[in-house]
Amino acid sequence: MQRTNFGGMACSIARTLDVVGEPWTPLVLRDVWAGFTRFEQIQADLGISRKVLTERLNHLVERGVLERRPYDQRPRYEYVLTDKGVELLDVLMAMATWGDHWLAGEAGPPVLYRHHACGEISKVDLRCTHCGESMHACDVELLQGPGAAV
Amino acid sequence: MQRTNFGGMACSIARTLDVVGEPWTPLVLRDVWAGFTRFEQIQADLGISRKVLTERLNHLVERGVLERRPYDQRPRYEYVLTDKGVELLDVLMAMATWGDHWLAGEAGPPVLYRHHACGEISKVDLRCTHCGESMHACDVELLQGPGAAV
DNA sequence: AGTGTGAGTTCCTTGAGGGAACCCCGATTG
DNA sequence: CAATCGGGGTTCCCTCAAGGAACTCACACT
Repeated sequence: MQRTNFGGMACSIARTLDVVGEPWTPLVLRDVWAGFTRFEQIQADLGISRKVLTERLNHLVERGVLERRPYDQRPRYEYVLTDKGVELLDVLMAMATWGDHWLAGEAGPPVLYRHHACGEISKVDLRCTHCGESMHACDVELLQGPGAAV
Repeated sequence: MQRTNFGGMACSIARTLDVVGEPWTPLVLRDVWAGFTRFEQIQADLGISRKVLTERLNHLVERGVLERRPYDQRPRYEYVLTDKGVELLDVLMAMATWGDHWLAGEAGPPVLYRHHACGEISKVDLRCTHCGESMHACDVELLQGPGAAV
């Protein structure tokens, strides 16, 4: 086995990596999010090898993150996010937030996010679904869950 | 060039991938978070090749995500998260949340998170730092930022 | 018939990941 | 003092995935 398969680990992070952990995959999702939904658009935008792009798109469709949908009489397709895929964008937003904070440098962030609800240019923060307070890695204790390996 | 370098793209997601996008890297961070801070511990826990683990740890130290710190008179070291590294865990928490939701199956999530502030087993949600309302990918509009490429 | 375009396939080369063996250094043991 | 041990890596070889360019196919338009 060349690349280790993470899907079998009893760890939701490893399993998520099994779906979106390969090189390029998060950027493909970003492109779909940003409106580049067709093969040629994504390939041109990213400069990714066509072979690899084919593999990544197929993998994401198989895993239910994207849906391949015809948009013409001719054999033309576009890729759209499923509900599962839309939720994955939370991960991308967290990545973008971290990159904006630590890697943007002098120039500032390349992309801004306007929140529809309040209309402001804003950022995301992680909060507890229970009490609504800030909830980051230092604010939690890790416990064995029901799906833990013995 | 074998693996395309994402660091030069005007995209915070791509830049973040340049730091933690290589295979195994998120799992290494997860291990450090979970208390596996030494080379042998991480290697045994993940089953990662020693060569690759060396490369990943060095890369994370170079990028300021981890700090290599001696813990003995003998040449023994442990890896600890910097502030920059701790903030990266937000991304892992988002990944874990998604994996718990979509990939855990019958068995349920392998790990539970107890929030110190409220004491409850909980999950994270993304919220707007401005107005505090829910803020996911569908709730935002993407705009060019100051660091956007022309 | 000839051209164009989107969406892939095919083929070759290179280099990264896997795996196992090996090495170095300081501490402990006989 | 020599031998052993254990943490923390290096070195080496092999395989397979990423890069890149060329090629294919199906349909529409001229």
